[in-house]
Amino acid sequence: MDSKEYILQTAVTLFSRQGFEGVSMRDLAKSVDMSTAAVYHHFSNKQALYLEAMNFAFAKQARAFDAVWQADLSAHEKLRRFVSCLAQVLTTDVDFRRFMQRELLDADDERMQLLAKEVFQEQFSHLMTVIEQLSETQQVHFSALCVIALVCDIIQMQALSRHLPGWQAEHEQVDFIAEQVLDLLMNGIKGDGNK
Amino acid sequence: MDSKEYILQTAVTLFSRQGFEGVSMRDLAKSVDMSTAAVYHHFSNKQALYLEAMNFAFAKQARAFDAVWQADLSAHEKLRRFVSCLAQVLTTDVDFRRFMQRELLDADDERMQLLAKEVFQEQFSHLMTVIEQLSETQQVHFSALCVIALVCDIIQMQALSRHLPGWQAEHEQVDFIAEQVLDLLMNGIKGDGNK
DNA sequence: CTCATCTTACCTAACGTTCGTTTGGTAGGG
DNA sequence: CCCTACCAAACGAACGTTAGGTAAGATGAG
Repeated sequence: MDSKEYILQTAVTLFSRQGFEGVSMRDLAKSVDMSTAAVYHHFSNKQALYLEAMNFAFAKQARAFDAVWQADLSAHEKLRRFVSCLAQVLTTDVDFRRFMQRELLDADDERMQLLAKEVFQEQFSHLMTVIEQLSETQQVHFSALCVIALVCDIIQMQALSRHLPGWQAEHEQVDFIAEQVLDLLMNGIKGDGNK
Repeated sequence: MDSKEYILQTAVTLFSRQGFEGVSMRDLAKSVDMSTAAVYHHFSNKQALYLEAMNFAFAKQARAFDAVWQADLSAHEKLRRFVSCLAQVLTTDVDFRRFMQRELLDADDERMQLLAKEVFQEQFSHLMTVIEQLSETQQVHFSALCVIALVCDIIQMQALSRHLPGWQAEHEQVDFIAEQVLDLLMNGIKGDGNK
């Protein structure tokens, strides 16, 4: 049963880099050093393989956030940890991030619902609770969305940001991103959290 | 010479929805009601067509920001207009947004450089100037990136946000997004700009 | 003005390749 | 003896691309 997991692992990498249409079953078979028929022995077709690969990629990250929402922490500290953890995950596991962003582009409503339930919902609910404690805004859902959007897109745009004026190498370090995002969230653009 | 533009227009729509590999030359030819050979009469190959379509999609948006950076406006008002304009463009021209986000995933370094120069650089420089006036932060580049990232990803995540707790229909209205984002940028998450 | 020529914008039909998938098999451990 | 895990070879369909042709308009010489 090792082969199946190995195929899934490899499929995650390939799909996240080249997308569903960009990866052929022959490509994948060659990558895992098997025949295409062997791949079909484990998965009924390409679509099913893709969905399993997606679940596989997402399941790995489910417990990354366990240390974030501990009850004895202040709301501010929880938020800090969440931002930091999210930045860490998205930077470290490039395949996960790309897979997710590809799904945001390609998924139909059914798959989007799956993505919401399996990947986001739990963390999102926690995040909303924390924001409720920190802020008097009525737009808790929207604010939580902003937190996630900010971290995700800053990391996605890194490859672009390199070619824009004023770029510095430190902008790509996880800790720097987490710190700056938290500062923005707490103080707005004025940013008085700097040394 | 009308046909060529019609093909490009159609290609933008198809590529932005299905990606490079997801659109065949036969699909495209059928969409514009021509033979595939006719498409090859106007474009030397699929790659060239894709690049031209990309430029076509991006060129359309170049002058959307003209009214934003007028010299007699306050820095705050410029920022407000920029956020509003960006939200407007990304919401209205779905093809443009999807094309851009697909490029962020798929482009190599050369195409990324093109994207930076052709689409972002001018607005980004203006935005950095405005942020310099509004804030004492040393991280002007990073703050500018945050502004863009925030707007882009909130709009991208709308399809997902619909399936997360606390969602309301008004969260998808352009004016609401622009207003909330600006409030977050000015005041942080606490958000005292609400009625 | 006319006729031949050239150019543009398209067509049908096919090329070789690659695609997702299936068939029919083998080798080995329980 | 059967079940699991694989294989080589092939299926038809779809792919990017090209060859070779047509019909209509522009051009230019007589």
